Amino acid sequence: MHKYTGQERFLLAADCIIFGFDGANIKLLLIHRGLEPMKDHWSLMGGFVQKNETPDEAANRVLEDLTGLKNVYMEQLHVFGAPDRDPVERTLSIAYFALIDIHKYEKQLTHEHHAEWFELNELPELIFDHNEMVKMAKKQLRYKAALHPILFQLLPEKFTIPQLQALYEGIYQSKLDDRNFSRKLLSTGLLIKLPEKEKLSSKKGAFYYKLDQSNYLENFEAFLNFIPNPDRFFKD
Amino acid sequence: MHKYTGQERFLLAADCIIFGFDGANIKLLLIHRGLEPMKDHWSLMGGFVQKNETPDEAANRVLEDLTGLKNVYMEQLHVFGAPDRDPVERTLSIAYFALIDIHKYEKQLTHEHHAEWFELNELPELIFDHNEMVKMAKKQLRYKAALHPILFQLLPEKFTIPQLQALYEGIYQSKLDDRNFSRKLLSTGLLIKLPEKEKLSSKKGAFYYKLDQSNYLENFEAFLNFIPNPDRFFKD
DNA sequence: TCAAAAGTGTTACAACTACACCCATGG
DNA sequence: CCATGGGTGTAGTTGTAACACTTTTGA
Repeated sequence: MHKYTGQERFLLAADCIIFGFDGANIKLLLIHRGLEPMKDHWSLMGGFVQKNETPDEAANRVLEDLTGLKNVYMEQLHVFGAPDRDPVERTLSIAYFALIDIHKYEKQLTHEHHAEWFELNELPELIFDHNEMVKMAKKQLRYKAALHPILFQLLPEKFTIPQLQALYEGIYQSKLDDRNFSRKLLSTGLLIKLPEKEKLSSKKGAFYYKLDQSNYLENFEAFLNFIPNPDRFFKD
Repeated sequence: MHKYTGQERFLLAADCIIFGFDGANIKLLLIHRGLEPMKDHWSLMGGFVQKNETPDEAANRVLEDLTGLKNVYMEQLHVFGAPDRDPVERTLSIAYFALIDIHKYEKQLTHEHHAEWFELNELPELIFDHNEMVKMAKKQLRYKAALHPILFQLLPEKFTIPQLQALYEGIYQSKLDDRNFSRKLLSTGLLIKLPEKEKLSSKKGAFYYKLDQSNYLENFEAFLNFIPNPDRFFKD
């Protein structure tokens, strides 16, 4: 059965750091633990990797269980493997971060799991090393978003430029110049202007845009450089 | 004993993608397998994660076993976890990539392990999914080196600017303008000029420089932007 | 008619690229 | 004394940041 004899075998978990954007703030989806250990504490959603499952599949399964969403933007972040990170039994965790359109998730599922959205700067204490995971995910999100057009993943199909700008401003906690922002954005050729306007948040109304899917993949690696001096944001 | 009952447990390996630079070419350190399966094939150096060891410790142990080197620049790359990636038994591998000064490793150790340095574009076929790991590591090296001053790790304490330029040119497989290169480099404030010259590779001799260690850590996150249009290198 | 947000244009400055010449020295 | 690689200076271009005004329309 075990062909590599004499070697230790480990439990493997996939934990998901799930970001969402409600139009004003970036949020994180956390679950309230119903059982011991650490009952009544907040935690990331996670699950064990199964026998014939890749870690990516495990992470996608966990995410779907919680939100009902498939085909979500998700990337492997880091393996957390301190021997004592889980007090019950040694478990290594592969952390993933996911970006979802907050309006698409299925509320009844998050309810079943006692999940709640938290603002990034109002996070509760989390179990185990989940605080550290979130910290790394926030850093990685800022890093990646400064270089690649991933933040679209947090918005609905149709979105306006002011919405997108609010998202960037939220993530970098700083005000951006609207004139320069829209110029840079449109110059990427990633957006297609739609004939409709969004009229809820202003009287004049802002045109909707959608992603140009073909250009998106091609230009994914291209640097956007929306954020002046991006390095100042990567400190921690 | 097992407190999370009914869950599968997995073998975990740490595999190291070890880059070195000999002054002219970037190379990869590979070992020649002495045992089945895949006897006589080439592979990355790896080892199983042990009972009370973090993955990072395992990777450092593996690296030290092969090269005799400690405190080497190393970062976690990615977990490879396809169920059938190891034909013997399911094993997940955490891939690490390391940058070492090729002149510092201990030759007798690499000899014991039947290790050899290969040029990046003359790599043999590797076992399992190691080809894929190397491909990802190469991409990550280009990515990271375009943004952060990590390539110094491949050079000795003292190095000249032409040496460093040869390294960048090797990694990006393209000629860089020497005037612009040295200007950008010196403008980072990361280098300290030494009074000595290296006289082997030219008649005039090139001044040695060393890293300013204090500035190095502070400026690590700063973008260097040595490579014009870095995105063209990240395609694969 | 006015408040509030959307959208566009211009100018000054900084960064980058491209390019040509001088320097030092071993053979 | 000349071939070889090291080192520096400059001008033209491009990209970015800073800034002010007009447009639209619901209340």
